Amino acid sequence: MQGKTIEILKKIPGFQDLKSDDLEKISKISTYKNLSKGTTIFFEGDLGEAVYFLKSGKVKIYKTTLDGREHIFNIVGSGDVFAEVTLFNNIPYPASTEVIEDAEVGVIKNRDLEKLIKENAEIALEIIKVFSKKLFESQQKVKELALGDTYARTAQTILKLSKENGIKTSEGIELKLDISRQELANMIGTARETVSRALSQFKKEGSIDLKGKKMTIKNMEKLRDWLD
Amino acid sequence: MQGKTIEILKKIPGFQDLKSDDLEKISKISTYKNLSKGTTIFFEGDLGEAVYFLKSGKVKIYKTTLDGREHIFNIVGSGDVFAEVTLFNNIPYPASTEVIEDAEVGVIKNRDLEKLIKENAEIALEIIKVFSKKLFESQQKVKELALGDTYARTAQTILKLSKENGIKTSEGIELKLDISRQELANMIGTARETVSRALSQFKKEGSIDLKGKKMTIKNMEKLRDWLD
DNA sequence: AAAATAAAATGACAAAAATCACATACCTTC
DNA sequence: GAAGGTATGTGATTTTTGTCATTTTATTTT
Repeated sequence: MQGKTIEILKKIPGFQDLKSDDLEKISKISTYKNLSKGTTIFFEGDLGEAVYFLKSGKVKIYKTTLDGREHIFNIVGSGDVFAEVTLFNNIPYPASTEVIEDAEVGVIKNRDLEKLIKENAEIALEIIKVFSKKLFESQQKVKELALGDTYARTAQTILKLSKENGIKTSEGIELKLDISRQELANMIGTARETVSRALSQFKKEGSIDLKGKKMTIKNMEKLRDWLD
Repeated sequence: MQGKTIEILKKIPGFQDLKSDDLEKISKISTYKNLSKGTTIFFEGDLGEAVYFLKSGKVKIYKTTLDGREHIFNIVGSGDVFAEVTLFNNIPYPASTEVIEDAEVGVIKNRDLEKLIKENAEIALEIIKVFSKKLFESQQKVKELALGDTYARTAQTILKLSKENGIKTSEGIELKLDISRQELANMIGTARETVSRALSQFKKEGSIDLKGKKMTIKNMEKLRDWLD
């Protein structure tokens, strides 16, 4: 198991640069869980006790309002780290997480990782990189939400998803949307109907092809024209 | 100068916990600049070479679109760190910065700080805390933008500003807005007129008092009712 | 302090997006 | 593969927000 763990850790952007013995140290404090679709890993408000990383599968990170509306921050996939904001903070998880595709997750108790970081500047440095990347992405999203209209944000979101999960084919970039239109809308911060209309438009103009949950980006340039 | 520097560093949330000799190390690689209102410290796209912290004054962090619209991420004040995303990243600054109130800024070259972090897990840890806080705040903002309407976001923003800069008086919390309505709108992600209308509404209902740039929050609870 | 200038508030209207209503497509599961 | 249920697409309508025009209020200059 240990050796395998290291292989997983190596796939995590930001951990790639660590030396083998550092990876070894991390793997020693990690435990693993196989979680099936529909499982909630933690709810917003639960006390934040661990940091997670995904070996396989997909997990949605979201927040809900009192009146039941949902915002999906991100759909994380293989190699991604999440719940990192609770490190050194002793705060409740600021968002909830649900497995949307059977997943193997690594779990590291905050206490253990904090101890490791305190003793090991190399590891601390890689954690900083993880944070830095996340912060950059989050600020990017703030800007998009503040300045872009719904079509721009829809285009932006499917471009992002295609970058993360898309497969290059002769037709273009093929993307299996493993979320509903409603959930896609909840990622974009708009209404389900608005996403439908945007996607119809993109299809009509030939930017994408769409068959249920299978999307193909046929003309990326045309899609990019929608961005601000 | 050195002793004084340490006093400044101690005011930075996240650096407070550092030992004196760690602060000493940071102060040794810091330089200082007095910048007057209107000065641009760096533009979005410039190569990111340094991290900054504010001893005094105010700096606005913003992005602009090709068609000239602006989004203000934050107005940072005394004790705040900014441009931290460029650490270990060798990326251009993702936003521009302009001094909006005469400021004394500390500058640490990325190379120097990176070296220090690599050798010193304690300092790395404090940097992680800075990132963690920023990430949390950024994600909070994403949620507000995605789920809140313009009035909710306006209330949220003035509550945030009052928390950072407000002074408690017998009348309520007094806040000197050192930005224009347009800039306030650019922070909220809406139009200048919409902010005017929201503030008028808040005034009419007795939540706030407003005389030019001087605002007093008279009824915080009532204002909070606008949040989601 | 008055005049000139700039910023902000307000009303009227236009545009964008949300909501509602319903038709259509698509999964299940029997 | 038919029946039922759920998800999606689309038109009509309402609501929200943005834009433009104008008045009012601040701020600066003289």
